[in-house]
Amino acid sequence: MLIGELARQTGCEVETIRYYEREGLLSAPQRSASGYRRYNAEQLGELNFILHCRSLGMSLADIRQLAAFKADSSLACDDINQLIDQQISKVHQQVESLRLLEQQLLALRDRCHDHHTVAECGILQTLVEASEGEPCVCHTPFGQDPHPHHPSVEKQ
Amino acid sequence: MLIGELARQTGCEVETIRYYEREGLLSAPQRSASGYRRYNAEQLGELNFILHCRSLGMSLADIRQLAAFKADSSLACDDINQLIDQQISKVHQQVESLRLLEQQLLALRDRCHDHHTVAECGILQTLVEASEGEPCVCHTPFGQDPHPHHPSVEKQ
DNA sequence: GCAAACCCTGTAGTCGCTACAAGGTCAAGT
DNA sequence: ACTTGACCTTGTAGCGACTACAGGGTTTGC
Repeated sequence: MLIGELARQTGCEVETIRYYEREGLLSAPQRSASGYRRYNAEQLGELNFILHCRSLGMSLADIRQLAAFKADSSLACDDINQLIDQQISKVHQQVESLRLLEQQLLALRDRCHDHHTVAECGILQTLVEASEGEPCVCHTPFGQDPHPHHPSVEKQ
Repeated sequence: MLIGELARQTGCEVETIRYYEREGLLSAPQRSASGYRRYNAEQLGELNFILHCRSLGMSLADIRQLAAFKADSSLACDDINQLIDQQISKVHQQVESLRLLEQQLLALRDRCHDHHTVAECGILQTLVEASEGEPCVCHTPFGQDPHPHHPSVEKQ
């Protein structure tokens, strides 16, 4: 199976597959005489595992860890538990901060009732006033980059 | 006011302030004879506005737009409404997909009840089986990077 | 014999910062 | 006068997880 076929079967882009190989997540496949990558069922499984873990929001570093655990099955599985627990608490925090954010945005939306010009726009006024009132109310918008100018929220 | 003082007053890092200036979000301040940036109250306000919008999860591009609207207050505020609405629906989608994700992770956590070795670990087994079962169940984990190997979720 | 569809490597871009390196400036203390 | 240390400057490279080329080679079918 060539890389394009693997991409089709997994729904993963060709360039992403090569990227995973470069990053050491996907084992290097055999090569044809002309240097084309040739994949087998085992690597299809590997890639699906990676994609599934990604869809659960795990980082590539986490997945690398999990793969190492898979390889040495005599180890204690406490580390796996811990990894999943961390993931859960990370996601939970994200949900909470996003819900708060949603409320604030909805409140903001309420400030504007079909006015005509920006000068009368309640949203913009509210934004400006809020930024004047409090220098910094941080609540980590996306989880993605916890907006590091406030030390109470640390990067994970 | 020098850059360090502005940083202290806003809680924003010095390097981030310079970055905002480079990106054209913050207007270039006056300079002292030796080239030091000198800020006034107006720019303090500008920066607080930016930080407040960032804390609402807006992108720098969005904030640039908002600032342009602020500058020309004769424009219709429909664009501002639209921007906020987009932000709301983005955040809402993120909340939904993260809640789903949280459920899946909690279910996964339940698969492992204090076993001793990785070989018996229900989590790992479940992950492997799930990745074998369905080639791709995508639900855009963080909102952050909607995991582009599935076309049903598009990038905003 | 040629075009289209595939494959290869390598590099640079995305976003919103963060972290240096290598130097200049300034105020206080000795 | 000299030094120390805290500040400031520019410029560049790094993060994570890709994405998007450029510039080439190969394979397949007509």
